Amino acid sequence: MQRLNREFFQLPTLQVAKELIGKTIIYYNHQALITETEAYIGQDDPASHAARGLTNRTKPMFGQAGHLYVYLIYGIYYCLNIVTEELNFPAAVLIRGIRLLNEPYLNLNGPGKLCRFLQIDKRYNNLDIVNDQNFYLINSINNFTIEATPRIGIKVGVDKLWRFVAK
DNA sequence: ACCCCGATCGTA
DNA sequence: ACGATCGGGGTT
Repeated sequence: MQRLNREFFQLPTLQVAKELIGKTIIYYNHQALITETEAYIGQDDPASHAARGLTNRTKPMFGQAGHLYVYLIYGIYYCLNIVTEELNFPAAVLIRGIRLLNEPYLNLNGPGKLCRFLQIDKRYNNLDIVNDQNFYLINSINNFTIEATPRIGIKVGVDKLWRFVAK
């Protein structure tokens, strides 16, 4: 098994978002296949939190690739992102769906649902998954067909096909 | 100090 | 298709 390194996450966000489909998350005793992602790219992406510039919340998006960006949404749910690209360029990949590879073999479709199940919250914001022992990604063999669609739940930037789903 | 709204979810 | 939900981000 080969752990995904800094260089992988520094690649262009669309490439990372696509290549993350079928990769495996190792999270404590969980193993999970990534089945759905979305890309948020730069300050010119109107759907990105970074569109309004560098703030306390969006700071991780401007930081080093391979760190997590975890934020609270709708007052209830958390969303898990992995920061991409070079330092000071705000971009990240939202993890929208995973399939658990060990019991209870759940299909967790939805960014809020998967964070709720894995108990991922603000404590994980800014975690460096290139070096962490309990949270990292590994290469896994897969031959998914990847479908590209508009992103979910946004009102702007709907013209971009920046959501990727394993068929 | 406060207003406002959202990268959602579950039910209809 | 739609409404519940409410913490906290951004601005005063």
